[in-house]
Amino acid sequence: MDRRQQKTRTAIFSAFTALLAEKSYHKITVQEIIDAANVGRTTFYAHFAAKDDLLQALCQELFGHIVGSALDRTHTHGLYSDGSAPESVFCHLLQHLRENDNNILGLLACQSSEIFLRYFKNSLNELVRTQLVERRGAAQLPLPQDFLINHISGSFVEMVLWWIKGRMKQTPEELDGYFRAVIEPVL
Amino acid sequence: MDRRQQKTRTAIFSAFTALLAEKSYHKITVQEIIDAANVGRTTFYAHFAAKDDLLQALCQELFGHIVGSALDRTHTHGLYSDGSAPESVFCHLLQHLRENDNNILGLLACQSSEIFLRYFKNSLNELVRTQLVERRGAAQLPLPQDFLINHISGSFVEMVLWWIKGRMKQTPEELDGYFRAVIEPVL
DNA sequence: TAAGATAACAAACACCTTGTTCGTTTTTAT
DNA sequence: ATAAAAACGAACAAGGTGTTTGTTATCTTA
Repeated sequence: MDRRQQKTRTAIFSAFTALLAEKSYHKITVQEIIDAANVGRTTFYAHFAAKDDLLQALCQELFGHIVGSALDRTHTHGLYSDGSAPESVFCHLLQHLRENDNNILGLLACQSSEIFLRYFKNSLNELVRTQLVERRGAAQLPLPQDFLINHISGSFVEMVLWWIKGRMKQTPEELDGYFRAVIEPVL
Repeated sequence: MDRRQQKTRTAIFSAFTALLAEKSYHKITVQEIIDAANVGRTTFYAHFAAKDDLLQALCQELFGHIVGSALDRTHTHGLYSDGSAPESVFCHLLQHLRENDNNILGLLACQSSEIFLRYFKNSLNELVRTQLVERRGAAQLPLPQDFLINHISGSFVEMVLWWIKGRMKQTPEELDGYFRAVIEPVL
């Protein structure tokens, strides 16, 4: 693959994420993005059909990666029920978030966080579903499976949002403790 | 207050909500709104500084009202701990939603639902906070108060979203049962 | 019911954003 | 070294925004 393509692609991505830290997604113009990325107008549209496309691509790259790696982890460690606290997938996810390799936290904390939160939650849904189905037969669950999955990933996402907005005063391990406290009783 | 003002205000509101059922908030233009409302351009801007203003006003009117009435209710019935199932505030809230006086459901189900969900959750936070503080001393809580408040209102909002997306197959009473099942264990 | 105030209106405006086109220049891969 | 691929600047039409201006319709209250 042409180096030039990679270069402009990442230039656009990082200019975009930088802008997202400043202002709402919908107030960001393509003009600002290409100025910040130092990229020609034509070039931008050669890579992305529109601003929405860029957003989509960014989400896919970030969340696809983070949840994908968490999914691998569930195969060895399980969601929760193995009892070994610091190995829980959720704890690992939180640690991964705090390390913040590719600035996911920035996106979840920005003015347009709802957009990324929804994407995050959808990704989590799959993760939780596969895990829940593996662990227990559907018949044993005290509540409808769909409801439970939604409750778990929804609670997690809301917790992360709360964490970030509160300036992340808790460690991932503490937070994982809170989460276990509210989720394990209903499993 | 001048009847003309009320008339155009409600005309704009209902045109706006109708449009929201069709397309995303950000793709709706002021032109479409005033066409649908049959209102002059100048008139629109006399009422609202911009599209965002209209959104804000709509949210305030709808959620302010629904949560306000729920808040009154807590003074007589409490959040949950009185034990009388069908009287819980959350159940009442769900019933109120299903009746759908002013089309709140439409907004929570529309393409731009995230916007309204956030607003809804913020309103709920106050409701839950006042209730939680009244009921129990902060010292008795097993988890940080802020975390709990966020968890409760967050879970509720996510549940409502799940309910709507699943075409509301459950009755408010069923749903309230689910909610109690996942919340009461952690109180 | 008449007078004055208030609100709605249409038309035109300057300005900005979008997405596309075209011809040219730079970079890459072979 | 050359041909393909990518980036570029400039210019474009189309459409949205928010404001201004002067006029008309409607309310309030005296």
